[in-house]
Amino acid sequence: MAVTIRDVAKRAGVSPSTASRALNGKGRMRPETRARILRAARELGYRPNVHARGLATRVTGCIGVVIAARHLPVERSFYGLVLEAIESTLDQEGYHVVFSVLRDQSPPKCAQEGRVDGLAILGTDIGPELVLPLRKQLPLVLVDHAIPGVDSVLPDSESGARAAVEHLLSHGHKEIAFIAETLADPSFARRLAGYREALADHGLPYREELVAEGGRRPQSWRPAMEKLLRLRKLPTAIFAANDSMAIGAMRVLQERGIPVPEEVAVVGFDDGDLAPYVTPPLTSVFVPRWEMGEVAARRLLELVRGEEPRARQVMLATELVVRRSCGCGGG
Amino acid sequence: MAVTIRDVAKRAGVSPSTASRALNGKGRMRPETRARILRAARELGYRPNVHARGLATRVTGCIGVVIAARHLPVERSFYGLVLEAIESTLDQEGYHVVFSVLRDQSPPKCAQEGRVDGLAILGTDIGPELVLPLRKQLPLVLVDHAIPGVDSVLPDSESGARAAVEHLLSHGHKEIAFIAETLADPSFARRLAGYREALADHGLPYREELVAEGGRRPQSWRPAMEKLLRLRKLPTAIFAANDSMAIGAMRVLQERGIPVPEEVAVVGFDDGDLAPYVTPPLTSVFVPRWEMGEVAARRLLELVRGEEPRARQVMLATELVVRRSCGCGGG
DNA sequence: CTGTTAGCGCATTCAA
DNA sequence: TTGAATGCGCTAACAG
Repeated sequence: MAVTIRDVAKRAGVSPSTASRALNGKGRMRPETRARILRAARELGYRPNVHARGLATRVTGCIGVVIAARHLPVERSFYGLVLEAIESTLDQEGYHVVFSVLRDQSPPKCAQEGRVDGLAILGTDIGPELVLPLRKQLPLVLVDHAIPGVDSVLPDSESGARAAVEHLLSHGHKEIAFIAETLADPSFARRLAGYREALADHGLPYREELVAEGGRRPQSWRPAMEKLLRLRKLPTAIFAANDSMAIGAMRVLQERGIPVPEEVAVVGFDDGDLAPYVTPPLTSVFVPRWEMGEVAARRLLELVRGEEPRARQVMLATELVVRRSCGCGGG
Repeated sequence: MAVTIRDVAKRAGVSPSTASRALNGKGRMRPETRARILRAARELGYRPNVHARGLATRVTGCIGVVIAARHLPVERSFYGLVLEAIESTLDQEGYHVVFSVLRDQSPPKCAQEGRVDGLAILGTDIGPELVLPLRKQLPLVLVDHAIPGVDSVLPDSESGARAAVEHLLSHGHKEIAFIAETLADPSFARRLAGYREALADHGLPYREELVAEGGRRPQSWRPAMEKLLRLRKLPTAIFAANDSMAIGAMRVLQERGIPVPEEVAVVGFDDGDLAPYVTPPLTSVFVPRWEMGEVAARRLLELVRGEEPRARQVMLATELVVRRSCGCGGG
């Protein structure tokens, strides 16, 4: 049997309730009594029982992190780093992470069972019909997704996309394609919006035929690129909604002997781990994934602690990282 | 206030304990009583309180998954897929995953606080001095690591390495280098052992100068490759302890204009996601990472349920996947 | 087959 | 400043 608060109390010569107060730093008490109790706890290696405490306080000390199955495998996912950042931030505050994959559109079990005090939801595959009822149950923060009235943290995709396209425009490109896995994903849709804005700002028309989706299959860049390759005239630049599409596009181009960036420039989005290592190194829009996780975790802690109930949407700055795939000389 | 078992019992016209038995399927009871109770629970939307149950049964329904900080980021880690497999397997059995990063050599907090019924420890950075005491506290399974007397599941690295080297030998290679991030990692050391065995089996000497470590830094392939490139005569083949080293080696060779596989053949280990997509496609030893996670999770469930207390070491078969980097024509 | 009773370990009233 | 009493919701041992 593990050491309980009664053992600590007995050893310190006080009652369990006094021990409880000392251990939790609540109420006033004589410093020496407190010290005696803390010492006893230390000597005994006392660890409060999570369940007993949870039962009494209705607090779990856990935050659920939910990711949709579509974003798996974690190791290739945009959200891997976000997960780590959340874990790291919560760990420092004594909270734990319950990691859970959403395989269908039913609410995560960890929330249903009351195992967590709050929820971070990664990605856009979880709609309002699921989120809104959940939000009434417990604090909740969306990461990389926005639903009105719900706390969220996401990157400034539009500005990032605009910066990318403007960079290509400044290279003199006039025919810039946009490719994405799917435009049904709001995150990618925002990148498309930025692309359109940049074109419009420069008086260029938006041309449907230069926009291609690949679908959610693996290697989804192939169908997208096929559409572009069927054009009478290849665009001189491709802006991809994420790095994986960009790298796939480069692969297809190189397979056909089309040199990148000489014939076709390529710019990606996310600035993931691979970007510096592909050939040529990929120019990409940096997304502060770690920071997204950190901000989400901190917000969740605030909510769990009952502060500031008004929903807040945090948008983090992105930044174009110039390498060589856009035609610049850099690293 | 949430609906409790008393509400269910009242509605079904029975006592709470009867309701408890019905809900948990314990003991015999009249089928219609059970049905009535289950219906009442459903109608009320009853959710058992985890803490109350945990307090009464001393079971948490959670398994901790611990990964050493060295293996981060998850998204590039060998263990990302293992994590998912564990989550998936446990989810099916109603268990939850507490994800935790080990940042120093102190025992994971989730275990100390009794938040989990068992522990899966990923990787080799956690030594006996930490594992052995933990194991006395709770069920524990090591993944990709072995400590005598502790349950573990790991890939058959030696056989895999032997198969890889024998394949290269069958191509006629006589000077085969071995590179690894570090030989201090037991997992990589086993791959070196397989390499040596294969050489010995074929009457070839083990040559120190053909074995190079890179260290644990990012891009650790550079120092390793520098050692090899300083040799009077370049080896005709390189066997790398993991894909990341292999891909880095190919990059260095190609930077110097040395064609792969014509001048130097390369074989990797892990058969990770990138292997088919690099140029040339990487021949690599497949490691059943998903299965490792699944087996570990099932074993953990057995242990948690009190079956079979004798420690067991499970070694899963690996398999050489031949592509083009070894000089074969395949995909 | 079912109900009564007791207790899991803790935090929190309320008295003293 | 401290202690005694109470209850969080559930399961298990024991009666009936």
